[in-house]
Amino acid sequence: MTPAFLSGLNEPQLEAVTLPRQSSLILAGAGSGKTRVLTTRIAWLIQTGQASPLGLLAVTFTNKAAKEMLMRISAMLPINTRGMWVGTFHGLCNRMLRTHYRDAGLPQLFQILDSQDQLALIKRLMKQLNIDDERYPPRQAQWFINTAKDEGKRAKDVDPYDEFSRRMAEFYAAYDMQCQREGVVDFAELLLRSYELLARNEVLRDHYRARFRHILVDEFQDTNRLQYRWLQQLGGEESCIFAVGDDDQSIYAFRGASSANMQDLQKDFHIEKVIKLEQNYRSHGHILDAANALIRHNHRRLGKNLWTSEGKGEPLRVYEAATDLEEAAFVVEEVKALRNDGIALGNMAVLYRSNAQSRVLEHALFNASVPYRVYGGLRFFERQEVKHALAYLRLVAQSGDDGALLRVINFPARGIGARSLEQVQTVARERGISLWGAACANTLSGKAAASIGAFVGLIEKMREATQGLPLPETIEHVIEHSGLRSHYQNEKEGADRLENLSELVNAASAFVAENEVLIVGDVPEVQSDTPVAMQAGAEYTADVPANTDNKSDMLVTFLAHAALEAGEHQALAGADALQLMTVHSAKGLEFHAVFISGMEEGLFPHENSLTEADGIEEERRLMYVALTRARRRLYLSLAQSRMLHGQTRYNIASRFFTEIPEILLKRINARPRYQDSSVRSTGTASALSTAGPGPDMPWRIGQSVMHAKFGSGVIVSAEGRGTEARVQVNFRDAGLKWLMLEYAKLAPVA
DNA sequence: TACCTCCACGTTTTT
DNA sequence: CGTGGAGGTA
Repeated sequence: MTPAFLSGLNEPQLEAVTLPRQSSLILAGAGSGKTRVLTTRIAWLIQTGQASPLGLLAVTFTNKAAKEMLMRISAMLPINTRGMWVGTFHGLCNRMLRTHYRDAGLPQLFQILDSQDQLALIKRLMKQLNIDDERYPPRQAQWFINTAKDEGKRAKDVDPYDEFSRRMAEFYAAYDMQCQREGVVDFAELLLRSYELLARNEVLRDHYRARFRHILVDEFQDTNRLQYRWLQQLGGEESCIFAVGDDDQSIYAFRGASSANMQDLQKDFHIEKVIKLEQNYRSHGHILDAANALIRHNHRRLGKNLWTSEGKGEPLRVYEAATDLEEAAFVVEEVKALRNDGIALGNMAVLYRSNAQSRVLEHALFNASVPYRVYGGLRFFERQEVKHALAYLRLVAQSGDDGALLRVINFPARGIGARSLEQVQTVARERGISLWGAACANTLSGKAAASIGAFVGLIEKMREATQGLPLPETIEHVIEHSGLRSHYQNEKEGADRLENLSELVNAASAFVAENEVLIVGDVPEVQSDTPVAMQAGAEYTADVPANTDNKSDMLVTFLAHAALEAGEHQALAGADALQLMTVHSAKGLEFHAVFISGMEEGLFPHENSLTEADGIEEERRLMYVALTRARRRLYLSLAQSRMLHGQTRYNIASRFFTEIPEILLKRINARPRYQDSSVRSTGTASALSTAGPGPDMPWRIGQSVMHAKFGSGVIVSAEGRGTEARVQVNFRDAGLKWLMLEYAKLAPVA
């Protein structure tokens, strides 16, 4: 009897899903049903009794992907997915560390720092240690520490190859100590700590290895070294790993992802079977042909060619605008036309390489009254007012985290200035305790004693008053009694902030509703720091440490949730809106129509990528991701001139155009560029018109030209007249050059 | 303490 | 061009 959920799978998909007990790598092209294969595999393993729901581990990168997976599993099988180890790397590590906090050397109520919090801590610590933040910028220190952790390195393992890295490594050590003092853990630390826990504790490692006979990994090409090693710890001789990924869609090398892990995986896990999913269910043929042709320019690929059983569809539409404004106007017009043809705005997306490009587009869309939604930017739990409320909650939860205290000790203002704070900090430093501990100590003098004492009293009163209250009411109480509410009521721009604060209460209600069963229900004992208990075969299914009362459980879990899942980028605007986002954030999505804007050298591929090792290849993969987002219609647009960083830049067409067969492209504005009479730039144009070869072919700024020796370029400025006339050309390969028009045999390129 | 002005900076980003 | 941070002044 075949389970219903297997029907409709194609041959390689079915093979992957029903693969007998062994480790395997699934090379899943864009739009090939990757998520479906992964979730159906889980359903199949459970249905056929090869794995119990608690005996498998499925790991993703984003919360969205994890949720999607759980949803699909429950749609296929009548099981309760709660308690299953399905989640993000960070989420699962958090769960593991909460369960084994003592073995991991952490306080039971450790707090998670998001990147903002981490940076704040670094700045604070640098000041305290008198480190020159000019020579050692906090951002670089943050990068240094995170990169080291992502490679599995502690401060002592870092190779101090020069003075700078020596100082950085020193600071790294101090930073880790400070985190330990405060009982806080940054994102990379969740991974590293969890990895070290498994690496050092054989009993624990064996326990998890025996439990997780099946490990499934999504987006495997995005794993970094540490994540890979974490998986190695969890996968024993008896475990099978089922890794799904696409080396052609590896676009996060810049943050440590290494698709070399795909090669290593085959060796380390003795993989014999690599299954390729190449049938694409998303795009029409021309779009796939373009994507395949483009990505063939990359080397060292595992090799894959997408195909579809659907028709070729339309060619790719190419539009070359004179300016970024004109490009935006074009996008607006096409979007309106498509909408009139009945395509929902939400089914169209405008993609760009960098966020800075969105402004012009937003402007044009706003003026044309086309609803749009921009992805990226500030997320819910990162908002100032929300972070303030969370900081109060951390203090109420008895966290020793200095960041929380500093954030709110004088917000809303209650007369605690630098001087008072200084006293607290001195006490904390002298005794090696947290700021909260120091604030509670009765050793302060003068004005500080009173104001600090009042603050401590405030927090303690809130703690008492919320004892036994459900989480949403606790938050409500804290917002009210901390003075946050009245503060924002008096602020002229405070309405939105107040709304976000009530949204926080709502979020807590939803969170409680989702997690109540877990907390109240029959949760097995989780005090698992004793290996003996584990050898006895205890199962760990709980998400949270067993604690004295449910509310404080819930509060701590909620705080972790807030850090790990920063929430939607923007509150769902509900209404149908055009989607604007970077190519990176478009990964995994698909749209009926896609606009890829800014198809220019320097922008896409980005100029900074040219100096990086394999930078161009990563840009090309990014382009590949962009192309494969489109189902039916794809636009590629560029602008000859563009305002960037306050000045006009002239770019030539992206090299990626030359990597897509011309036959797949349809140039929409076929008219030669020099006849285009729209927006023209700069006063030097007059010099050009007299110097040019004739009125029907004037040299002008922004003109693409070809030079016998230097190749292709764009005119960026000009001076002089007649035989004196010179132009400055930005050549793709040769860079900026001044050329005498009389001698340089420049040929215009349409 | 709040506001304002000046200056530096400017890929991609999840957790 | 636009923003965000820092530092100075009322």
